Amino acid sequence: MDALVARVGSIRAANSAAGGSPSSAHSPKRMLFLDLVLSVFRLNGLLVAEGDAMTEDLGLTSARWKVIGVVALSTAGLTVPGIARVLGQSRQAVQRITDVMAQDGLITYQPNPKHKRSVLVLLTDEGKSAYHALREVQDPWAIRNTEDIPVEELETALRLVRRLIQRLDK
Amino acid sequence: MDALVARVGSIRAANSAAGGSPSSAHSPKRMLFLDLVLSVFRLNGLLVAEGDAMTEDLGLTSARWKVIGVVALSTAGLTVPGIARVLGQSRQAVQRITDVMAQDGLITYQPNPKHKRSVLVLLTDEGKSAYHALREVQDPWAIRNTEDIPVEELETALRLVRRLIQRLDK
DNA sequence: GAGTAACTGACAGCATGCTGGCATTATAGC
DNA sequence: GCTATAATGCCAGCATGCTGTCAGTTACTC
Repeated sequence: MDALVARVGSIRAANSAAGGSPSSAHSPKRMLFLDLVLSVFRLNGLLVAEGDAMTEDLGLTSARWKVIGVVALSTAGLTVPGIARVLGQSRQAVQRITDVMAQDGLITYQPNPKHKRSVLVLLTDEGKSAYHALREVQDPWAIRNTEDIPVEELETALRLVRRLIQRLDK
Repeated sequence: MDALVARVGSIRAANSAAGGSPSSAHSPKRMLFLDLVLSVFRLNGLLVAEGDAMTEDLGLTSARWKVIGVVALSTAGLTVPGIARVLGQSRQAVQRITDVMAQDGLITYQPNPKHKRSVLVLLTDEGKSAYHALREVQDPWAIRNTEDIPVEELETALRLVRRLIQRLDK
């Protein structure tokens, strides 16, 4: 059964073989959910690794294309704490990334008419071309990974993930 | 529309409002997938934070209860690289966690009959009670978060996540 | 049995994320 | 307008993850 754990990471398979805890008879729903949580951990790691590998030639990293993606979708620029809120990260973490990206010429800081100290982050021309290059590798990748998956399944999964996010994010 | 990005992080909503890239008409499927990817990033962060907060009183962290969970499900013990393979992490990262956990008395290293240098990781009594305490907060949490979600949706989402994992993990 | 490949331990360096603390600026309530 | 609260910039420290490297061990192939 250890082989099963190693291969799939399935709680259900592993736990039933090991006997589990006798005090708690896990309902299928609970096990499904915990399995889903562990799978999300795993998928997250794989997606970051995949994204890093995919954008390596562009000189980007996962932390960077997340920022670029957010800023590119913004019309009037975003503040650093604003980016952090979108990404669900601390403003300090984002600040460090943006500082390096500014040094590298991917983004610039612009005065914020709404706030004296909190500047706006905008893409430079180099940043924009990086974003377009990002899209050019990202789009085929998205196509590859969904060609044999029904739209309905994607919608169901996304809806569920969104629901969990909303529940946890307060 | 920036508000929308901040609130939901939806590519579709943000991109349609911003005009997006005129060169690529994103199919709904692609956008669904990219949305799902970003949502997985977000959910992952929230789950780790939630897990950390949930197990704070137990003296655990996300890195630790991941290891405890894996070891607890193993019958004969696992090697450090074995744990790493289950979790999809580097053996070095796991090694560092297990070393500290061993110092803290949660796990012990035992000689491995199959390998002269690669020892087996086992839970101490303290580690086992930590695992049971973990289960006692984890189970109600799992129940809370699934009570109004149909089993079918969980199954669909899990199946999809698993499929993506399999595809990316090679 | 010998040689090669894969696995493992150990160390170093680095990237990314978090929290805490403190000063400054905006915002909201009175 | 004044004050309390929230938001922000900045710094430090720390946790967790990764890669690279090298040597020792195991497993596989012939």
